[in-house]
Amino acid sequence: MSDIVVILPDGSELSVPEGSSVADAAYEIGPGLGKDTVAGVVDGELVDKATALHDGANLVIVTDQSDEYLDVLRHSAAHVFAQALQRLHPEAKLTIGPWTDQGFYYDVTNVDLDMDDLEDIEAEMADIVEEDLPIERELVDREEALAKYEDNEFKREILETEAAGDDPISFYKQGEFEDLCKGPHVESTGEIGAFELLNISSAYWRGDEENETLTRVYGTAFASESDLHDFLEMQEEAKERDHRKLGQELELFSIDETTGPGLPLYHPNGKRILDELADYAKQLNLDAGYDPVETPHLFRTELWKKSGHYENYVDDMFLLDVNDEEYGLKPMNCPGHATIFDQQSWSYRDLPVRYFEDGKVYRKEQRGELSGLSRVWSFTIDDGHLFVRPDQIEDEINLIIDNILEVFDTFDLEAEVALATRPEKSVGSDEIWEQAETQLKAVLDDSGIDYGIEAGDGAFYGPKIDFAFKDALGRKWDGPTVQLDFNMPDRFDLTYTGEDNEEHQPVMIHRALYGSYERFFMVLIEHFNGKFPFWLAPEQVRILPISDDQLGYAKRLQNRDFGDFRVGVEDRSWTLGRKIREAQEDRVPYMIIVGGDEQETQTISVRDRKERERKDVEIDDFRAHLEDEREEKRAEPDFLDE
RNA sequence: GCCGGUGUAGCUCAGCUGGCAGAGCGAUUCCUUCGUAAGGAAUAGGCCGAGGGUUCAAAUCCCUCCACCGGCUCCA
Repeated sequence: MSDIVVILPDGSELSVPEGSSVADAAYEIGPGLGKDTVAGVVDGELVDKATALHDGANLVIVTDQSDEYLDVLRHSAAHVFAQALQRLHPEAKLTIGPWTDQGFYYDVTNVDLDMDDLEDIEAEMADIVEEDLPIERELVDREEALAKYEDNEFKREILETEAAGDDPISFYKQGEFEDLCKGPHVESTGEIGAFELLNISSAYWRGDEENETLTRVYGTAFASESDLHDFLEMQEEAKERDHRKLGQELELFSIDETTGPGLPLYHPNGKRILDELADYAKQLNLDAGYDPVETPHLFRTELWKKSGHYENYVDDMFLLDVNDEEYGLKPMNCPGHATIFDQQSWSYRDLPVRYFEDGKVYRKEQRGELSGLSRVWSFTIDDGHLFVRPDQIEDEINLIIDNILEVFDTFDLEAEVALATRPEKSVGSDEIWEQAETQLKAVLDDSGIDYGIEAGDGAFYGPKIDFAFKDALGRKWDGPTVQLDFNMPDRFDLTYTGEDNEEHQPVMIHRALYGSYERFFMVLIEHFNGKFPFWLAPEQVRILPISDDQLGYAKRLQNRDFGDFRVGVEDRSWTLGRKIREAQEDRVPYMIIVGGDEQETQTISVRDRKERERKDVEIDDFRAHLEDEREEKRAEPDFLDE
């Protein structure tokens, strides 16, 4: 038998006999490693350690020290769930049970489950873990496998699709339980240190709504109780920060049943923050050479037919009949901006032309999708459209990326970047797509940003760069995008006159810094847990007089000394402790406390929401600090730092 | 849009095996004028999500719709 070569993570090559498995290769490296091997990653895919290697494979050995170990463990936890379920509900049919980022799920059917059932199943799972059953892989031939699943059309379908072919079928066995599965798994059920079933939900077989509805049980598992505990605490923290909860508590926004679903109402506190965000974006845009424009919420559907939105998205548009003519609320701002561009003739010297507008758009999203501010029917895009010559694309994209990264920096958010390439359904020639993707890639490569490729995820009219926000809890949210568009200039027949005195077509770039205000606001609320930086805080300072005797002094401070800030005075006849508690719960960055002593010396006591305090502060000193803190958009109140 | 769950006071929730609509917080009024995370008392507040049905009687049981929550699918 001849040898094959596999490539290890450090780039070194390992020669092993043909037909060697992941485990064989591990033993080749060292007997200790061989013994510890749980699974392997071959060419990026997590596989069972019994998987045969091919020549030239990239191999990573997975042990219980590897990051991938958790995936393996959770996969096994899914089997333990299935085993427990079958013990308690033998009639239940199993379908698929993979691991996920957060844990695992198992889709089952022919059984009714509620949360109480989950407790019983958890108890049974605990027994199975306690029994410490060895998990063994076994290979059976196709007929035998089909025979096992006479009553389970789902498993049979898997045998006929994913597991089709001549190879023997792999099953995993633990005690009396066995499951069609390609692995990998841990050695025994006892390795699952901690687990919890989280939720019951539903899903379609293979994610297709034409198919059967299955019951999906979500759970998670960890190697240790303390890891599980940390995970559950994080879940709890995320729940506490939920923007829908905070939005109500901090009086930021509401969504009223009467006024309509997905149509948020911004209260004064929320609007103050949105205004600050808009001012900041406007400044960035003006500095970057954008010209503000404004377009109405409503257009004749003529425009949407011209732009192509009508044929593609008419079902998701809000249409109205006006004097027997059809109008539509705008789902995008670009056709309006393209029309503005088209009102005059342009020279190549005029380009790039950059328009921006905080444009409110309306999209009739599926009802089941609406959720707080993250999916809504009406939202505002900080929308910029650039009309550029092909030779200007790279420079312009570079400038846009700079702006976007500045936004991430300002809000203390981490960025995750991806290049989305040509989808199956698309317009434009091969050459222009090729060229555009190359240009975007070149910009990203030059910028030194880490980015991934989302193949086929581009818009039908052009490739795009997607930015995701990573918040303080490490969660990712869709953020701004930069999109190239070859379609719109064509449909609107946009032109400029070139140096050669011929007409040329500009390329359009769509971009946003925030994405939508709604989505961005949601991310910020949860990212900051409602503790907005001073410059954003709806109420920046609250003055707490010790007794009503200091109300006059408090009002003077509010109106005269700090008139330039958003300052409230607490005038309810509460104890000081109560006043502090309320200000703290409202997450006001600074409190100014004034009693008889302060009034006498014309000073103030300053307390911040981080529970720090200083007495005998000069009014002018504090005001000067606040001006700096606001100007520099600092994340945390820092007057009391030193 | 699909599956499952939930709608009771401004908020959080109890009442749900049919028989007078409840608590805490908040609000209002009065007392208290207070020095670092809840001072005391009293009062007001409800078409029990909407509509229909069963019943002597419905917040409670049944049906339809609406909204929200958790997922799925979708997201220009």
